[in-house]
Amino acid sequence: MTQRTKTPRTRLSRARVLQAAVELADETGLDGFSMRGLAQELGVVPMALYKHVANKEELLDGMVDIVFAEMDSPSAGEDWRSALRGRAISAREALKRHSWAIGRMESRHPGPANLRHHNATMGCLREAGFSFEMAIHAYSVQDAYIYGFALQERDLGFETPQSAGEAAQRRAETVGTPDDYPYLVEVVTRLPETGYDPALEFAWGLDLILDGLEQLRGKA
Amino acid sequence: MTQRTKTPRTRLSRARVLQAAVELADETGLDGFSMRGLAQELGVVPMALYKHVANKEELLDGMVDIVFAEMDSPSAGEDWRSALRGRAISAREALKRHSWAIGRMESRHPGPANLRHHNATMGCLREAGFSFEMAIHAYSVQDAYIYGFALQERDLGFETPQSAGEAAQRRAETVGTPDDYPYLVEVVTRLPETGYDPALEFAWGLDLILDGLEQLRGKA
DNA sequence: GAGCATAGGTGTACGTCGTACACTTGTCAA
DNA sequence: TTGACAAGTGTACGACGTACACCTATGCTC
Repeated sequence: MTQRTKTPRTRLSRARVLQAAVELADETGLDGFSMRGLAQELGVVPMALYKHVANKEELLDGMVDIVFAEMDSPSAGEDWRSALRGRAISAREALKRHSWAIGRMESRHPGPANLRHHNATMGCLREAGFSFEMAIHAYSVQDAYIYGFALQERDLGFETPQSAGEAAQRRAETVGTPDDYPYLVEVVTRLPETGYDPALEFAWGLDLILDGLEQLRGKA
Repeated sequence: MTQRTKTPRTRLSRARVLQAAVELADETGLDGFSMRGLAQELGVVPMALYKHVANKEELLDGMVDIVFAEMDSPSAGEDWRSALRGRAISAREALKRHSWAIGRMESRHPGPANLRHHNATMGCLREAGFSFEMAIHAYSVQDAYIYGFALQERDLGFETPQSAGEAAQRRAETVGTPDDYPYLVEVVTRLPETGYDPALEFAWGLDLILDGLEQLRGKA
């Protein structure tokens, strides 16, 4: 009788903890995300989590690897340019879904999905004929661009074409004396009417970079 | 007699608080940076700070504007390419000095130095003959690259050529089964011998982007 | 089935954080 | 000299991460 009415309550596991953590962080953002909140979400006392993760830092590392797992990796035999283009676009999308991950993707403790992803991407470059040095350069620009774009998108608050205008407008109000910042005023007034789309903006810069890389393929 | 021996103790001011905050954050990193620690550094009780800043968030906004003030802005009349190149390089250096600022540069409450910097940079592009749409694109790629590079540099722990090798080595140990990640193994083994220099790496990608932009200047 | 080791979950407690609120003290204008 | 306002203080609260000792359910061995 002591346990008849008890809900069976599926047991915790590292995977369940990580999954719930990602969902919770998606909803609350990194600031609102706490061990205590996660425990509550799982119907468990906070300390129960520590049977499955070492501490919050390690939990975040595990969550980040889930984000890596959601990104497409280049697969062997694919055309290098479209492979890299696809992985960059899916990386941005994953970072948009999980914006709490943005400053934490390259921690000191990479998980298996991270390693697989980087290995596949590096492999794509090498197989495409980039020299080792060139492949390092190419990787560096691309990842910097991807992470940086995601960061800007999050911080500037671009979501839809309209909200891009709103974000610009919000900044405008801070400006105070418009005469001091004529070029910003232009941005604020003209951006809304151009129908700014972050996905297109991302692709534009990405193609610029890929064009540049194409010309260097096979060189020293 | 009550105050004879008392050290005069220069009074607090918003500027002094911000300055000390930047220095402390440089030393301790963002995690170790607390209102209480800052108060102690200034020889004052924690709540005294709140007479000069609204709260921690607003304090950080003010600190970020100091970082913006340390970046070179393009000045009128300068050749657009070298102006942009210079500001990008000085931006990276500032972010390297103040790596706690990296995820926080574009907050919802830009300060005056931020506005000046963005206005000057946008102005440089427009005066150079980039169309409005093109200038937006150009700005977006560049800033994404700058912020993203700074982020990678911080998280991957590249400091000197040697430590780049060490960072790679550290990752190598996590790999476990090297056969699964042949291309990462190549990175880990060959990177140390190539004498990786982050400043050069940054410039390489920057020039790739600027080359791309040059070809689009004056177009639609 | 009985007994028991071990993994999973609990409860309490500590130190740290940001900051609200009520107060004392210092400074300067009149 | 005074008295108002700005600057600095002290105490306190609720949230956080997590150490540690404790219970309890699970599943293996006989």
